[in-house]
Amino acid sequence: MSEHDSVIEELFQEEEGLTDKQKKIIIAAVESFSEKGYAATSTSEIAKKAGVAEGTIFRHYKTKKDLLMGIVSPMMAKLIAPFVIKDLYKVIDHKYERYEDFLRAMMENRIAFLKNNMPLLKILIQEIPFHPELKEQFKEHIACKVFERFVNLVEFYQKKGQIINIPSYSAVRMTFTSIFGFLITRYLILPEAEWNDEEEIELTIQFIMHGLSVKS
Amino acid sequence: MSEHDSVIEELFQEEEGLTDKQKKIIIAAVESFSEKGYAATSTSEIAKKAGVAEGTIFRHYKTKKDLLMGIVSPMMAKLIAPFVIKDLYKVIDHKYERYEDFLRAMMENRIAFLKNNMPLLKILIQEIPFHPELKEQFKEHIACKVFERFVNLVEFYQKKGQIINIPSYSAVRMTFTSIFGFLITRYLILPEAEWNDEEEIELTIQFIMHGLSVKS
Amino acid sequence: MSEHDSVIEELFQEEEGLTDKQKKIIIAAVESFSEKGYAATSTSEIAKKAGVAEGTIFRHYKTKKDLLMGIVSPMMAKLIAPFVIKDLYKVIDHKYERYEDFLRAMMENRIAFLKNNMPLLKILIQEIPFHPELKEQFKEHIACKVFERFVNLVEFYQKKGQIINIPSYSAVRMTFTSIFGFLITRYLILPEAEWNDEEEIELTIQFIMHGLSVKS
Amino acid sequence: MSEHDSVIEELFQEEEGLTDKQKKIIIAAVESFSEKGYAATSTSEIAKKAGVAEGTIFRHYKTKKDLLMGIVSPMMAKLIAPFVIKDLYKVIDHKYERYEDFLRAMMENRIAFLKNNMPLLKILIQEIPFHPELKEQFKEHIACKVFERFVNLVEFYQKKGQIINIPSYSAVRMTFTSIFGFLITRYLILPEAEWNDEEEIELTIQFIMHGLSVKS
DNA sequence: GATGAATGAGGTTTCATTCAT
DNA sequence: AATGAATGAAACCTCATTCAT
Repeated sequence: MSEHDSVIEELFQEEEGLTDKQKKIIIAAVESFSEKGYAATSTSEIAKKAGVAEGTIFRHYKTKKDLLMGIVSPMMAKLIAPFVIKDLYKVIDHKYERYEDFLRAMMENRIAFLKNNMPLLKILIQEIPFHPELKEQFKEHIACKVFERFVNLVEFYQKKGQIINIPSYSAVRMTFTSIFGFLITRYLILPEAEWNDEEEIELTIQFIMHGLSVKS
Repeated sequence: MSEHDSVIEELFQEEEGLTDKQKKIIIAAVESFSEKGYAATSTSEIAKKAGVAEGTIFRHYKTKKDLLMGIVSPMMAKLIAPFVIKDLYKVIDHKYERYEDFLRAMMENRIAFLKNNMPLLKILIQEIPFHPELKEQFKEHIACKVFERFVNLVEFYQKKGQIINIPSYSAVRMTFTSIFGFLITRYLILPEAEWNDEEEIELTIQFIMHGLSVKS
Repeated sequence: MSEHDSVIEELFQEEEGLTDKQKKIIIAAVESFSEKGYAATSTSEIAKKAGVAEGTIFRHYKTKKDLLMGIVSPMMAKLIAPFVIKDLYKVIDHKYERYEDFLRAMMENRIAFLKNNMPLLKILIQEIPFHPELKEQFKEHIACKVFERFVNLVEFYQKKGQIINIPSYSAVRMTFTSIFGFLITRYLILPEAEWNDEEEIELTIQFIMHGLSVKS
Repeated sequence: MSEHDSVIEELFQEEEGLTDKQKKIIIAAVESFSEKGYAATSTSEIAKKAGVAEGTIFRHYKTKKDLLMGIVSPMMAKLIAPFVIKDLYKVIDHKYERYEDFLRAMMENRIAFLKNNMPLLKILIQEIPFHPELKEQFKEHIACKVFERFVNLVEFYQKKGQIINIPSYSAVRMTFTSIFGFLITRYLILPEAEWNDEEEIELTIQFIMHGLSVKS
């Protein structure tokens, strides 16, 4: 993962057939969808912002919804990528002695990713409730694969006596909500406030760890 | 707060001028806005669902946005009501020896409220990002008044040595995200899963408390 | 059947809910569809010709195709009406000694009808090949009910020894094509030529009768 | 006239400059125009069906209408070809003692031709009413030249006492409508029914002859 | 000759809103 | 208060045609 861990840029590099105008369309769409929401954004607006004729959009995407999917699907894929690496396990076993270590590594990585893709994340969060296909994708990939892996991990650390004995999925939920709670507050609710990111991340990790760890 | 702590019902009781049709309009609008989002819901759809002529909506609400506000504003008011009771403080001082006690009482109360008003909450969450007026209302009331009070409270318990010495607003943020994280997961993301509500609430409180309390 | 045997006028009288604008839309649509064909006629054109906002069309007809159907279906119904009178048979038995008599009566009646509804007939003929629903309606009503009745009739006159012994459906086909051949030539192909209608009709009947009758 | 009396194939052989792609375009256009009508067929659809880029169509035909004309004009020419052979007369005089003989010969020939070119005929019939140029071509060639010749022929046989004394153009009209009535019923309205072609053709000729011939 | 991205005019349809009844 | 026909702007989308490659 480079520093510029941007889904859109990667999209542009990976898919070669993309014309210049097509790229502009995607950039404009992301911006508008993120600012006003999918339903409230008109294709003519996207076209104007992209400096492109309206018809051009529909040459590349059969429908407006296609455009949304073409933007959101890669996001979802990249978001969960690190969690579906097959040998995540082995790596983990040896590398991270403590849940805290794993958490910190994972968090830094995913937070960096999300920071670079805030508009996309915003679209994802906003639109999932209204598009059954997205909901399905989300459930299948995030709720199943990622969640399941986390559950296994938590159970692993529970056996090691590092995490308290509560239902593992509850522990995962609390981990997740704390992290996303931070991100959403930080970047979506109060982006204009002054934040000491490093400290907040550390505090969040500490909070999770205190909340979950066995008292010594 | 009664058991049927429904904003809509209270609205119907408090505002007397409401005709039968008007009530139907509100009910229909809440349902549609919640399911499809404000922008993707048409007034004709609402009219049909309410069994009312299209014009009738505009007799009561000048614009579609007015209708949204007429629905969302009371929600916001009721949501923050318990926090703006002027003498919240005194009450608290004497009643809740520990942050945990306060938290449990407050949580039970507000969770019951939100449970009874999920569609409204969903609308609120979904639409705030796209409507500056709502954002403003939200910031002014929630982010300022409620947040501020909580900050004071946390500082109070910090002085008593019950809560660890981290920035108070961070502590509040973690409290909030844990609670809302639970609610959103429970009612919006996975409402169809089986939940043991009481246990989960208790676990969530425990998690917050462990995360924030001074190790003994 | 009055002299002004117009499907459109009857439509206006029978269906009471029709507003003034709706009538104008129908009239404009019939004119345009008939002149340029369904596919080549735009709804904006119809609206303009009808002196109506484009949206008004879609208030009354969900789609452009609906408009076509709303025009063509009554036409089909009225066209076949006289053939589905239940006791057509009995009436016939006693009234028309000879096929020629029946033919003349029927032809005069239907030709008068079609004369008064040429634009509609033109639409019907032009659009049937391209719209499966219309094709279905046509087959079901015309090709089955009307054709079948004619076949029975022809067989009846064959038994009476008035019509030569060829397959009855062939005899019907020839009767039909002669009549429609006249109508189409007269009104659609060469409407601007001078025609002695009465003579041509009589000649056509004579032609059919000679062609089908048993030589004496 | 060969057995495979196909206008399209002849077109491909006669015009030498035709590239492979151009042929595919014509074939695709005929198919689509015939199935959906000219106005309802898009050039992109034709391109796709022909396996050709959209631009390629316009390299060969300046406009979509040009393409229609490039397809329909040769059809018209071939259709009337046998009637414009200058010495048709002489041939006839000596060859066909009776109108019936002429009719049978002509019909077999033209019916075979039309059978092999049904899609083209369908396009011709469907589009003539909507394109003034086509209407003009049709009138000039068919309605004038062919019709005129037939009129002369009929008058010739009238003088010979074989055909009854009705206006010659009426006799021609009846001949035509009977033949086309058969063809259209056979190939366009009920192509899926089972037909005994030879018998039907013979019956049609007999019908025309009975209808027109002087009773003996 | 062939391509296919790009265009922009125009197509059908939706929608919030108005207004006479 | 309620209706629902009417509106016209704007939505999404299609299409014939052009043009650089």
